Amino acid sequence: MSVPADWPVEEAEALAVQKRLRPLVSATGPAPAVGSLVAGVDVAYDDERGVVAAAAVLLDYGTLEVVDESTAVGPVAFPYLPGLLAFRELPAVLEALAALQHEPDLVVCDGYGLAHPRRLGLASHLGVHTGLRTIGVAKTPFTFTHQAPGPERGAWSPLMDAGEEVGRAVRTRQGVKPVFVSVGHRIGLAEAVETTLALTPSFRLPETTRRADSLCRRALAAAVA
DNA sequence: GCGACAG
DNA sequence: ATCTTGTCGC
Repeated sequence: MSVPADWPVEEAEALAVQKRLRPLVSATGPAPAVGSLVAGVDVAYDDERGVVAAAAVLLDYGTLEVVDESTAVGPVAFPYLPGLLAFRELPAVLEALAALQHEPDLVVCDGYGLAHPRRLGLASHLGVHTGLRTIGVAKTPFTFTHQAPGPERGAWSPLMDAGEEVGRAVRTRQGVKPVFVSVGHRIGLAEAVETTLALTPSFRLPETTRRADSLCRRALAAAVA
């Protein structure tokens, strides 16, 4: 695997790319149809060796059975800088997605979409770059504020940034911390929440994320072995 | 100016 | 992200 030739290598370039892509995000659109294909993507790092491994796992949106999976290993493309996560994760993710045998109807990202300082988080960036429908499901509130959602599964509260609802804190399981859902591309916020709950029958995180997380860790271990 | 900050 | 044992609970 390699990093795209024109990939930003420094912060100012990355900020310029975000500014250019941001107006292209669409925050409306339907949840996937039952029986369509949804993908989960995730990335694991060995920073000491500068190696990154990405995984894409395709599930049936209904049975949640795994239909296909792929991995990609390569050099780390960008340092971790809050607000610029996409530049670190996307090269490997794009390659893993391209290796799937079918194009997903929606991609679930580990992180944020419109909930981002400049409204172009990882999920939105991936969506605009590929044209795919995407959502972001993050595990922590980042810099945003929220009230605790109700205790029952499905309860939610707005995730706020500068007086604007940029996502929702969603309880996917009773007695467990909420996850933070935001629009990536070509989907509405309510539909993104609905999709997240449909992908979360048993655990805190969506099955897509859990499968991709497990697979990219194995791919990394195999790559550095 | 300093700290916090998706993964 | 990653470093990491035992332990509480379904």
